Amino acid sequence: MRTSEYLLATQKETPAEAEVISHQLMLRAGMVRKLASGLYTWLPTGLRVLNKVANIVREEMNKAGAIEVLMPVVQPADLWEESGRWEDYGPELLRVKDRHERDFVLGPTHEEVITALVRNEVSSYKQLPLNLYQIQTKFRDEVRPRFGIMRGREFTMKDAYSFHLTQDCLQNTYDRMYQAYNAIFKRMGLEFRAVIADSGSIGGSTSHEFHVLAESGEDSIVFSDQSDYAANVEMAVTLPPSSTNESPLASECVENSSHSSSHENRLTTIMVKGANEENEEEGWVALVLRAEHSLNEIKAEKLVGVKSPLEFATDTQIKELVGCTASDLGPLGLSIPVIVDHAAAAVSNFTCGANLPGKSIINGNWVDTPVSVDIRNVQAGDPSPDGQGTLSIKRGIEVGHIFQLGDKYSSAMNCGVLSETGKHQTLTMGCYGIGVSRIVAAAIEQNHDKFGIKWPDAIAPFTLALIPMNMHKSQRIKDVAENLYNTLINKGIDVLFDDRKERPGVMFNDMELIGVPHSIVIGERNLDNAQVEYKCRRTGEKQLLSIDDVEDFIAAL
RNA sequence: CGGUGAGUGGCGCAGCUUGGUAGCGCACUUGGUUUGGGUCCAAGGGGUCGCAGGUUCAAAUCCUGUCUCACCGACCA
Repeated sequence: MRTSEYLLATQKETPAEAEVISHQLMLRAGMVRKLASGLYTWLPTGLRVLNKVANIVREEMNKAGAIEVLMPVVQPADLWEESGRWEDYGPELLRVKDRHERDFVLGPTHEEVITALVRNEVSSYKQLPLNLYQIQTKFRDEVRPRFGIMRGREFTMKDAYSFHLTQDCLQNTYDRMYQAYNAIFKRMGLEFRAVIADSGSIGGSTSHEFHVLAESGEDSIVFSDQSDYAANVEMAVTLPPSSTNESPLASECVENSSHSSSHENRLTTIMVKGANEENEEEGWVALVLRAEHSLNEIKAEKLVGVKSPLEFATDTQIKELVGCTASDLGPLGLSIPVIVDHAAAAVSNFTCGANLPGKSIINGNWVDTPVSVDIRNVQAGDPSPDGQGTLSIKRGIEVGHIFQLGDKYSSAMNCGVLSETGKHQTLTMGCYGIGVSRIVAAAIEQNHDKFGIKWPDAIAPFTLALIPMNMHKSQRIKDVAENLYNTLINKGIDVLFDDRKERPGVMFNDMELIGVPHSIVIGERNLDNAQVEYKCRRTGEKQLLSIDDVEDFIAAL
């Protein structure tokens, strides 16, 4: 590609709206332009990266036995009514009507469509297992789109769905996808981690997320320093203390009018809505943690007796029920059910609120050793749940997620086959997503410097920049540049030939901004020795090459 | 949806308090100059100031309404 025939679209200044570095650089490097909130046009440079990412995903999925299909973005509402998600999905599902007033949705995901397809096309166990995928545009009407392409409303996703007769078979495909995902992110040259994850609203049991590690990541992931254990903070379990606390039988409740909030054995009590076994609202529940720990809301709302989603009591409600403020709440003598975190149950001689205005209890102790549960977030330094090593915490950007769905959709939509014994059997499913467009942004978050993007070779928009110095003044430079360009293009290398009549500095800056990993600079200075200069974007390393060696040198990169 | 802030040429901003009919830098066009790290000079083109209404002789500026966008909180690839 010649810059003179290309839409480079680089900018010196960063648009004010861009907060995170990947968004800023994608705008400045001329990769994307915003059309409306969460909606972006991909310019040529951005699209090149997006396509490279998509192709790696496609190749590895094919290798792993998945088969590509393409489903519509617009889907009939009946399918969503059948699965129950027309009601459940909420306002993120963009609903539209056609000219006949029939309801449709813009697909945020494709479980319904694929399940409807498979129940019609597959009728025998002999056709299983089956793993179908597509790389396609999704639409989710996000409450707050942000970070540019990272959380857009319209985005490109690879979604795969597998169908099986047995759990063993599902596990087998799941493992294969897990391996494929590792291969995909490795090929892209990204630093990533697979972690145990919450399966969220999509449903199902076993689930792993794949995170690109970056300081700016929205998720916290934890992992052991001595084993393979890695999990999203949402899911990382804390262990009950090994030595159960032999607490004194009687509680020595000493009331104290002054809040001694800095006490190291202080307990925090949080009041939330209670629920019966059907998750119908019922009364209140107190959650008790050590003050230095934070509540894990996902763990808490999974508890029987706690309303899901979590609903915190307001100051007024606490006042009405207990007669004090939130900070005066304590576990001792409360008339509502009390749920105690492992760590909180293990302390003795603790300080806590006395459920009286302005009063604290010091040297409090549990009357009966309470049954404790895991409701806090793990902290760096906690022991790893697998018993090996301690945990550390890093930030990650979620770029992939694999689930074992079970029969949630197949039974709701009656998707089954005849088994070997001639009986109808409902299928069990897996689903596997990759945020293709998000990977582009995540890769930048992980690979940039003050000059711009530093693409890993595998997903760079161009592999090589050809930068002639003042070509318009030197026929000799022009000849060498044109020759090299033709040679390298014929070799199948993605070359960006900067044939603009620009000053060297402009060219250097643009090529570094858009992050071309390798460049060749052609100047009079080195041409006298039949040499050109090679520069590596990632390492900054420079070296002189004889013109005749360029072809081989680049091919060997 | 709640909280905060912003809408002025393609981008970054000033002007608004103290109404008088729009300005700067970048980018763009032309000519010259310069040439291994965003040269310099000159001459140009482009905006009725988000939208609607109001006050006024006069509104980017004051008032009302409305739309849009960004940032901070609960969801997700």
